[in-house]
Amino acid sequence: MVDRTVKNSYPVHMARPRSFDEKQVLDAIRDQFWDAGYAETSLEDLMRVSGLGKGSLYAAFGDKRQLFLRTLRGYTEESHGYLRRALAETPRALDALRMLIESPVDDPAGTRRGCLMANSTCELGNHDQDVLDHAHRTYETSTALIADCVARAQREGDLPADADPIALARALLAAQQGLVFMSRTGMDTETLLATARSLAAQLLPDPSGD
Amino acid sequence: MVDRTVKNSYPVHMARPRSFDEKQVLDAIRDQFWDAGYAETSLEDLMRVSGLGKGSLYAAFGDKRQLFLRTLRGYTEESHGYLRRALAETPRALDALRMLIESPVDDPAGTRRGCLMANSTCELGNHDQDVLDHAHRTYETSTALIADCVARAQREGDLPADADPIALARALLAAQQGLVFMSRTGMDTETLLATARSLAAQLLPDPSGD
DNA sequence: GGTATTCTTGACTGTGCAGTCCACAATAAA
DNA sequence: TTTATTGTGGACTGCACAGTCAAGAATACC
Repeated sequence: MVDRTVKNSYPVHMARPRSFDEKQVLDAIRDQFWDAGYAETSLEDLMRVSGLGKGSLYAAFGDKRQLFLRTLRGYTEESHGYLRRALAETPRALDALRMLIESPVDDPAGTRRGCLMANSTCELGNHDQDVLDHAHRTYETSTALIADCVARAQREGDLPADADPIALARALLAAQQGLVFMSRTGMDTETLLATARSLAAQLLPDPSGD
Repeated sequence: MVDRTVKNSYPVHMARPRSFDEKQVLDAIRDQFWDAGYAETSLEDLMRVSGLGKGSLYAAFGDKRQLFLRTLRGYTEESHGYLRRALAETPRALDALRMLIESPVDDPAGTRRGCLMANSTCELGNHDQDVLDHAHRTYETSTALIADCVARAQREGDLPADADPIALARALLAAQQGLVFMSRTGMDTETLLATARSLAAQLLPDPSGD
């Protein structure tokens, strides 16, 4: 009997090794789902973008739905990683919050594929409880991360100290998601940026006068 | 030769009349698309909710996509009708704008199917130019309607006169769409309402002190 | 080199689907 | 009553798809 529980340990009789990089494959598949949505992505699409055969995909990741959920989890973890880093590394927390609101504008026209989590919630939320639960947890986590940043901005004197950080975080998140939506409808970049700035100005009042 | 161009005129030899009410059928089909999305709705679903056979559906409305686009157009027209009326009939324009922001809260938990237009944009916007164009036009119209209301609120002294009505309308629309999103993730009603109120308070400053 | 094990490929299967078509039903005019 | 016309329903078709499977390829251990 061999211990296979050690992370990254190979099975005893390691035979033919995988010919693909798991992360590369998952990234390509995530982009495919992101571009086309779940229903509109066929297994043939997944084979094409991953370069793998059906059997390999099934053996490595299970069926289409499992594969989708996996890429979705990977996406939200990665997004929260970015968010965490941006909120933590920006010298002034207020700037991080402004960047958050303006981030939907960066999605260059032509792509405009929005947020994979939001898209998935819209497409599948009504009949897939797993997706819905995941969306709920994701938004809770995002809210908490943003609230921490709001609190820091308050400590730094850039936001009124009497505001409720969590409530403000929810308002900011709603505004950001709304902007992602508008972006998807094909609104031109300038108008989108102006709307983002306008929302930022009203939701992030600057008591010091900058 | 008979003139068939007159609206609602019957052909000369009117034969068997339709056994269904077109509006009822279209409403039922719209609800089906709204509940389940486009891809997740099969022709069998459409037959079930409409009570019609395949042949009848195809003869009356064309294929699935045409039927979908027709219900989508009907939905947006109806929505704009409601919006126009609400914005016009409310004594004080500011109250109408507040109702607009709080409207996502009314969608009772359990339903939470969001906005058909937004859902469709998310599901199909990436690969259906017609849907995308329709979404774009719809948002433009909504923006114009809301901007009119903002201008009225300014004339009534409830909003600062120096704000740009169209810019504020876009911000309000973004906030409203963001709230619809949050509602879809399953956020509880109280939190949702609090977020809506918070957004309304910050986006609709009351110079008079109410 | 032999063997055990895992990975890979693509042909195969069954199913569910959108869309077609035709025989029949129902009605208006003659 | 007959005839022309349109509505209706369901059987039928062809296809695209998700998922299976088995035979062969590639590698680690002996």
